[in-house]
Amino acid sequence: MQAEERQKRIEDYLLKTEFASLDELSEQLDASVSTVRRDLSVLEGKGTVRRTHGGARLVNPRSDEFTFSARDTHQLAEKEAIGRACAELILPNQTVIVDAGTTAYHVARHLESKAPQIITNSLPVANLFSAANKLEVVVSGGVIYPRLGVLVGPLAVEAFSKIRADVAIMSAGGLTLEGISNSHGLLIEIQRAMIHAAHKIIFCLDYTKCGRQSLSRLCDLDDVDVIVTDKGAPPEMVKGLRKRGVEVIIAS
Amino acid sequence: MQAEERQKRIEDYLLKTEFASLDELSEQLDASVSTVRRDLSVLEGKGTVRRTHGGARLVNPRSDEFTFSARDTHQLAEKEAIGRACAELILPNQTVIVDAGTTAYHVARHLESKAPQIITNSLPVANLFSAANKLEVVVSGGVIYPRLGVLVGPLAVEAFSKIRADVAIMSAGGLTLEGISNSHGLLIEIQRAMIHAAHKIIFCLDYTKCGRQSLSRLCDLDDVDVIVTDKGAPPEMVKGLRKRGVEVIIAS
DNA sequence: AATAATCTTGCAAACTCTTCCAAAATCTTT
DNA sequence: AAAGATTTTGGAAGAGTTTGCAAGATTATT
Repeated sequence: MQAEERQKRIEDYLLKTEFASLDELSEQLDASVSTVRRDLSVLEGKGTVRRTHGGARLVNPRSDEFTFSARDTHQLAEKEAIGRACAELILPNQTVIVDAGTTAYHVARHLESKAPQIITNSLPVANLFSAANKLEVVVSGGVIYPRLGVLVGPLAVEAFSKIRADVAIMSAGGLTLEGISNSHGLLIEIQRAMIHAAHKIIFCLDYTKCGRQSLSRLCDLDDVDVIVTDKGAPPEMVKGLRKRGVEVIIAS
Repeated sequence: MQAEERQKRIEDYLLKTEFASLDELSEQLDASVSTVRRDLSVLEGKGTVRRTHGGARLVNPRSDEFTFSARDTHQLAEKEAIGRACAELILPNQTVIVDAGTTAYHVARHLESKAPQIITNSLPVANLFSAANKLEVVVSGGVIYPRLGVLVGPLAVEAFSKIRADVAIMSAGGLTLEGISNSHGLLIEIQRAMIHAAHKIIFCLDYTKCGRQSLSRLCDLDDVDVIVTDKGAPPEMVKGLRKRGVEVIIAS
């Protein structure tokens, strides 16, 4: 990649995250840390970016735009770990459905390098890739559900019932040995369509979801292929899930 | 292949990708790297393209009506004025289609207080309302067109051909007395569906669009009900438009 | 104050650019 | 239609940039 393109991508990336470490940028751009340093110096000269120890920040961050990560500081480290672990399960050129929800969002952040085709009903996920043109992103139609930035309603259900995908990366509100549940009734129908459309079903659930039960029942454990969770998940729950034939991955 | 054809294809390719390496272009055009270098020098002389180390990039991708950027400051005052004036044409509880494109985006910014129902294929517009829950926003499905943040493809066309709306707020790349044109072929089909779906068609075009003609023809002046523009529009153009039965509003 | 992480600087390797030249293609003239 | 003139093309040699690495200086952290 050329210098200018790299620098523009640094700016784009910072527009989303505001802060970025050198390692983070280095990995994002597939360039060495030295090169990123030099690029940041150039951008600092331009005045768009300010270097800090260990990384860089945007000079005048936009505040008005929809940033999902801002409101999502809950169990951030766990969700990042889950995101990384789950992304490793995806093979290049696979078609991946990405559910709405913060945990699935963190998985999406790690999908760019895998270059799959992505289908989602989440505006935050769509925004992640609106600038980059490395992978194809299909957005389902639908009505914006306030606060969450999720597309819901018949258009969304219809979009997912018309397609087929290799993998679905799902979020949910609660996980017990009886099954998986979610709090938003409107989402249930869409999630069912997603599960129906995909061959392999992966649920990403941090430890706070374990043992909890939300309002509406979403699906059986039989419908689930893999559950990715973190070290906080109670061992007896993990054992129980594996006994039921679900592959459980503990991210660290 | 002829030199001119090659050069046009370089421009087309860059319109999509913004950046390109020499090897990339060489392969795309089936010409040697030397030839591509020479072509790029010619294009640089023309001013459309700028050479960089290892490749080339588009000189001014942001000037395009549909290249959306959070930092777009091109004709900002004019677009804001147009946005305000156009929003005043919308009555409460009307159903409004909002096109992609920077000018239409500025209209959307003023729509919140009107509390209509909005239908759009623009991610930036969708993001405007994803947090607020004052009005209902329907997003068409589709594939994200790189860089523009617009949803394109059959899903988008289908979404608009299934609905009916009171008003369509449209953007375009060029306006002459012969009709309205646009630069991105992929968008044309969707815009036609929008025009077909809405009862009243409003085009928002700042003065830089007047007298310009883009690649693809979008529609006749007969299809247009209102054109909202700014004080920079040439008076003879305004007169010509009114003579053709189009209501012209000059925002200030 | 000690330790770990990050930054700067200098350097060699890899890559890209310019310039030039011969071969190929195109145009002109007869 | 053929021969010569002109333009265009692809490649090679040397000059110039950029890249990634490593050693020493500098800054955070405990």
